[in-house]
Amino acid sequence: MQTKSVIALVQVEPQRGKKRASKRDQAGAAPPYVHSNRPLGHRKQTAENARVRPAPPGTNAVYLAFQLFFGVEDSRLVGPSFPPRSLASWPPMKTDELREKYLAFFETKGHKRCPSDVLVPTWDPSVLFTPAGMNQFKDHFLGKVKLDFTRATTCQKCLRTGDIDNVGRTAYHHTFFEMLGNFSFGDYFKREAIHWAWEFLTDKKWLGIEPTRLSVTVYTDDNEAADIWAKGVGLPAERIERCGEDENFWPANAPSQGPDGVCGPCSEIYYHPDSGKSVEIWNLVFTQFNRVGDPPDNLRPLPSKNIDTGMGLERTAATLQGVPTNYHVDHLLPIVLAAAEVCGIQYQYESEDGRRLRRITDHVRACTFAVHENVYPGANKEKYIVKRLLRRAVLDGHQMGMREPFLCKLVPVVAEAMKKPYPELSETVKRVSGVIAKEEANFFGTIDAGLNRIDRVFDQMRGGNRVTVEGAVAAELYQTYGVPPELFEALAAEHNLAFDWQGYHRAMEAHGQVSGKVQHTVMGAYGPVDSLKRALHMTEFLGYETTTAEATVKGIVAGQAPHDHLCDKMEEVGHANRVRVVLDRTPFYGESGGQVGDTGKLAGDGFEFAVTDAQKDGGLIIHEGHLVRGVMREGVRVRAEVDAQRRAGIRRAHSATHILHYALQKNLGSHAQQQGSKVDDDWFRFDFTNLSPVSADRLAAIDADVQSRIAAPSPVHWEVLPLADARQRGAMMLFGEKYPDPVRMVSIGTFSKELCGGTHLSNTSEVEAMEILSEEGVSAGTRRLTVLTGKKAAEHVRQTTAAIQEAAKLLDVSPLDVPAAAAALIAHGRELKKLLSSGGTGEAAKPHAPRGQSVDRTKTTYAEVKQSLAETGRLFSVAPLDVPQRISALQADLAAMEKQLAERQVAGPLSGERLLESAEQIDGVTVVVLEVPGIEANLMRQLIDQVRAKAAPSAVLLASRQDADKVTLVAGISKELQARKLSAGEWIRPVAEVVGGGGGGRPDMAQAGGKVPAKLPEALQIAKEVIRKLIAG
RNA sequence: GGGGCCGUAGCUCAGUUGGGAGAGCGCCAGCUUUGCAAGCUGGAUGUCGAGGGUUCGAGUCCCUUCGGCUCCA
Repeated sequence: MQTKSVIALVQVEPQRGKKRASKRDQAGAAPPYVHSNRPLGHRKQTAENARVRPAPPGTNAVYLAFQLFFGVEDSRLVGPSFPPRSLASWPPMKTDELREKYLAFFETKGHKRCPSDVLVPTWDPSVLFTPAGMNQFKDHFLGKVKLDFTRATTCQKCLRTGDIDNVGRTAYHHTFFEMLGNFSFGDYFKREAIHWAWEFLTDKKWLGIEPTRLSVTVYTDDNEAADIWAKGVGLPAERIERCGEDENFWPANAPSQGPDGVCGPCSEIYYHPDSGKSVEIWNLVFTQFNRVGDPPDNLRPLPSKNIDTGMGLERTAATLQGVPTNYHVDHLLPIVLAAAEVCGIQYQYESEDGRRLRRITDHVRACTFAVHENVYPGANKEKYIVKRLLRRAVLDGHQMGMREPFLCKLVPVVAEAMKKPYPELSETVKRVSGVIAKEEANFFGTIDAGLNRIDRVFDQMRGGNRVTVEGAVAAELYQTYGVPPELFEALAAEHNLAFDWQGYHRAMEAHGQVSGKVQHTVMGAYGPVDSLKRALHMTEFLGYETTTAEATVKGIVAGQAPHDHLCDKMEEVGHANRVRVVLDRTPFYGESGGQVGDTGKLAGDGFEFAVTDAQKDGGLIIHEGHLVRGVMREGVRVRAEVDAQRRAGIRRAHSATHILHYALQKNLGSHAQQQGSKVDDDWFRFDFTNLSPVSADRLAAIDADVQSRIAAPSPVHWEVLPLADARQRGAMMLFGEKYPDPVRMVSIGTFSKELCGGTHLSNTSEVEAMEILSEEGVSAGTRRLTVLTGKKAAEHVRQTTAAIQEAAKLLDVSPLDVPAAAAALIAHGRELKKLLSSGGTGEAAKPHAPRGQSVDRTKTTYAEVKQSLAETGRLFSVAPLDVPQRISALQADLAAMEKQLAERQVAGPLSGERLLESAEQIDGVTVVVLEVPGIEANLMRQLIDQVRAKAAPSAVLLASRQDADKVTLVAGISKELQARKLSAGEWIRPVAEVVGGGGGGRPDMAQAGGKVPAKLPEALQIAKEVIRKLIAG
């Protein structure tokens, strides 16, 4: 990376950054952004143990790093302590080298080097992002899966947002970071873990750190670990500290406060630099207990003990490289500097902008990885986290003067910095930066709109003479319009106004409570299904070959979650809760990969169990349902029968998704990747990546492609093969998806190869029919198609055809001319309406509709008919199938309006002069009381205005029968009469009562209505009497 | 998954307890000006997102629905 940025030389002042952070903490600034309710993995990247460490005197660490990695030479800046004395070797180790050494070291100790799990583990519903290195081994630790290896080592990409407010402010906080780790699944324990950690850190062959720079902590009563450190390693007693459960237990405080489940003491290793505070670089967790309930005696030994260690890659690299913050290590500093360049400012370590640039660095790195894995900024869950990270970074940029997208320009820099361990990032730079650019542009829009709203608040405050922006107001603006409070605060400061952060946080907290709270779950919960898992490991799945099979009942689980239990006998027919049954082998497909679970029945000797759903839990397939008759016992033989008809529908739908996926990529481009799907009985929905709506033309082309693939039979077949082979043969791989190895590859003809565990047809022609019902957006950048197959599709075709034929009949045109005719009808309606309200009596033009000349009727295809109906539906804004109904309703309206116009024509043209002809003089006041046929309220008002303009003191009351059961009355009086305290409202009210209604309005003009047109003549008589009295006073 | 907000003229929006659809900008024409910018005068434009309900009467109240924004989990 080339950069011309200049680094300012600023000494580190640890207190400033810290003070600020703690001040915010006191204000309750750290909202519960925890994205998981399970505190997995290594705890504590907290403000407490992550302070800014001052650089050694005379050393400018920023410069050193800069010089080191960018080859800049400037002897003036080489201080007396260069190279740092604290390191045994120089030059310091690069981050890529550290990562590699760690993994290689543990390989020499018999560990399997596993790749980093994906950042967004869709397989694990308990977390949104991978929070720690051990996450991918959760089931290994619990013995729920068959173990192919018992030792593993990884460098895991992780994302946590719990401490998001500290990012940029402290030396060591990240949202995205990498965690090195070594794991033992019931294999080695404390002795090896400790010795190997020590060897890796101190041996010259590996890191070669001076042993005197290291110290450790152990859990208060963990004598075993303390002994190993003291006697085995030979560490002096003063460098072994004992700490309580808040520090050296995982999860923190587990013994006294929970949660229940697996836990254990840990031992931390600290590094002591020349000056400044020591740094925790490695945490060794010894999981050896299962917590059951509250103390005392609540820690039961686990049958197999595990090791789970975590070394923060960035933090350790920073230590080894002697830089004061993780953000100055060799692979992060280039991003920081590129951010500075993009923002057109100088990077200074100790400045607000410096903090902003580091925050941008962190967030853009996190988002690059997340978007790479197809997690786009959106409204919920992990998508929302990405959006929030992006917006925080953009806001930082905004406050440094940026007004248009800039983060997107950093994506290639991130890809470059991370290319050694994650070369795949480079493949998606264009897509990722595009997505980020779009979200940035959106947010700048939000900010602009926010500025207006903020100004309005300031105006109000000026009016009320207030000097503090109320926190509740700011929170309200943030919650409804996304106006960032930081922006609000900054502008308030410019106006010399204070900002109430406390009130803001209070209001946000209240909002959080209204929006719903987190429910806590048990850590590593151990239920009856888990013990089945341990015993069986997996259910043999036979469903690819058959829908019926003989099997043995291996477990029956009854009851609701916390109180569920295994039972050996089930005899209660009509059980309130669903019962779960596990078999040794089954043809039932457990819900996974978007395909719903099978239904059917388990029949045995004298009993029958109805299966209403099948779920997958680890390797097990769980049959959910209820006993219909008889007694079911554990161990008995059953005949498992899947509802074959439903399964056939699911197979049609599933194969159709693959064909559709192919067609989408062909017509929209390779970015149109599957985001998720739900495959049900002859019905499926398919979400995919596409930034804008799919046009009707494109959709038609996609539809045509799928139809032709169904019409021309292609064989569907599947095979199980090594992941690498599947990749080599061009199977579609989704970014960020984690695949087992070997994988199951489903091929259709020669055009589609997908990795998929679902059940499929044997030939595309068996799909029978396919109908796309709708295309819609689910979140920014994601579109959803809802589709029918088989009989359901055929039925929908029939309905669509019937609807367009009916519409065509109503309009008396050919099906393809329906949209044009409908548009003409709507236009005609608008014309009539205008005519009615304008007072015109001219002949309204008849709707002019084409009569079949425009399109050849003999050759209309279904696709054209469907589009015609859809188009008409859009014109009316109704669902396509409701079009005929809407047309007849509109036709009825038009008929009514035409009738009204006809009445008016009979009565002749109306004007103020005409009305005056039938005026009556009462005490010098011109009074007009008249029925005017075919005239609506609006027009009556206009006529009244005309009379008032011509005849000075005047009072006018007009009436019209609207429908068979409706009367409209309007009354108006001129200014002079108003001055005499006469009121149009008072006049019209008693009149309206006569025709069974009421009314009111302003003094000069009032409107009323009634429901008894027959009494109108009588009402008008009353009207004359009332006005006479009113004038008389 | 839950909460909040918004759909009114080409654009940005106002519309007070339900009672004649508005402003600013833009647009068109005329005037002024050598021309432009600007100024003056006049003007056009709205299924008030859609459907239903309450009401004599709904942009306004209620329900449903579509589209957009936003926060929390």
